[in-house]
Amino acid sequence: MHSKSNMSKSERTRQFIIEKTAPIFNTKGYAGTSINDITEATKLTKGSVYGNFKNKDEVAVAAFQYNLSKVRKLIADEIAQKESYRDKLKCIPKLYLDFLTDKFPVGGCPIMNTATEADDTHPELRKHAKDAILAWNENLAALINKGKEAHEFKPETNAAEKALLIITLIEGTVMLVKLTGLTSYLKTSMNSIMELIDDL
Amino acid sequence: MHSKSNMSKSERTRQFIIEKTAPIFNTKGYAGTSINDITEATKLTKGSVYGNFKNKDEVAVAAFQYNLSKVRKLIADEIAQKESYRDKLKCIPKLYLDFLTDKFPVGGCPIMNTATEADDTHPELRKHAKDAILAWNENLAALINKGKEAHEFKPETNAAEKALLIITLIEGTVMLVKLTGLTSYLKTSMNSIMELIDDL
DNA sequence: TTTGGTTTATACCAATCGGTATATTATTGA
DNA sequence: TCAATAATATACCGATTGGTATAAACCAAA
Repeated sequence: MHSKSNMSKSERTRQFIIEKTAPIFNTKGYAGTSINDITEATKLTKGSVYGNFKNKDEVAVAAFQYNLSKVRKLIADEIAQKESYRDKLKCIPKLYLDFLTDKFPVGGCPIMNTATEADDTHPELRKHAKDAILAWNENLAALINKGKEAHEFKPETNAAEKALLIITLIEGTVMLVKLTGLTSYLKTSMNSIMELIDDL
Repeated sequence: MHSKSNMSKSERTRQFIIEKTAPIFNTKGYAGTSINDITEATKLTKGSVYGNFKNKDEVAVAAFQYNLSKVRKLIADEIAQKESYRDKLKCIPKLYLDFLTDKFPVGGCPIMNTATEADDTHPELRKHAKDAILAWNENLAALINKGKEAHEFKPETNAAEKALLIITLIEGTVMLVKLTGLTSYLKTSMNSIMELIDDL
């Protein structure tokens, strides 16, 4: 029941290809990842890849969604364990302290990677990245609004604005720390996000 | 004196190639830009390109530095016109309100674009992006420190930390706004940076 | 166990990749 | 003006690109 699963053969290899290529697309990018990279990572052949995916685009989109869902699940699981809305929100900066570990997708934030490469070149990927950001923003804003309704946060707090600020700080910090290796700044920055949440 | 300049022929075509390809590298990335893109944009031939550059890497690095210097000059010119350190710092968020116009390099922030693509794939470009961020940080921190010495800013202000915060907010906002098109948030975010500077 | 459809491997395709050798053309200093 | 040199164009290289046609292998239901 567990090992073989109830997926069809093609569904299983499709999933297998996605899992193996997701880290590659997230590090080398869409243009930088070749079909050969895919066959090498999976030890499969072109026939197998193209039998399960229409083209490279479809693999790339699936890989992006896989990477994205990994981050989303990570955050959602942590949030579910907290009771207060303040603690739920604080999960995010706390989690991102570990964003360089393999808890997170290899290659960094899939949204930022996809956004910077695709925003002028690949409309489909760009749309997926944009939707991901907007959904994250709505998700955060909803949390803040619920916290306001529960009288945890100040009534004058602008939920949408604060949600965007948190995302901005996370993404900016991830880029900066990944590039420079300034892990001390990672702590400082996540701490200031925690304080920001304390202040809501 | 003006039209022909005192540069050698090769220096002029080299510069010409850089200017024409800089926007391409900044939008399509290193892997996404081909030699053919370069010859097309310049209407020159491979021989001409490879007569002035060792390889594609050298063009990419030169293009990055060109894009970077464009941003630096933009900021430096504005800062030079202000007297107080607070006003000097405020130039930055004020300028970035226009970052979607052609005052800035086509394709967005060259540091972020290069950072996200190259940080796992292209050590040389990565180093250039890293150096650029660190130099920007030192530059901002120096400004804040001078403001402290001039008793414009509070003595307890942590210059290095605030400098990194400003960069984080700028880069995060640029990514977010470029992807989503939320120009209203651009104003909000730059305003909050101004307030942050008011608070130094 | 046979059959029919699904899945995968092999071989191939034209196009493009980055790069080079060489011939030709421009430029420059004497 | 002329010769030396620098710069550019052309033609080519092997390797790799994304993608396809087809045949072999596999698997599940009858």
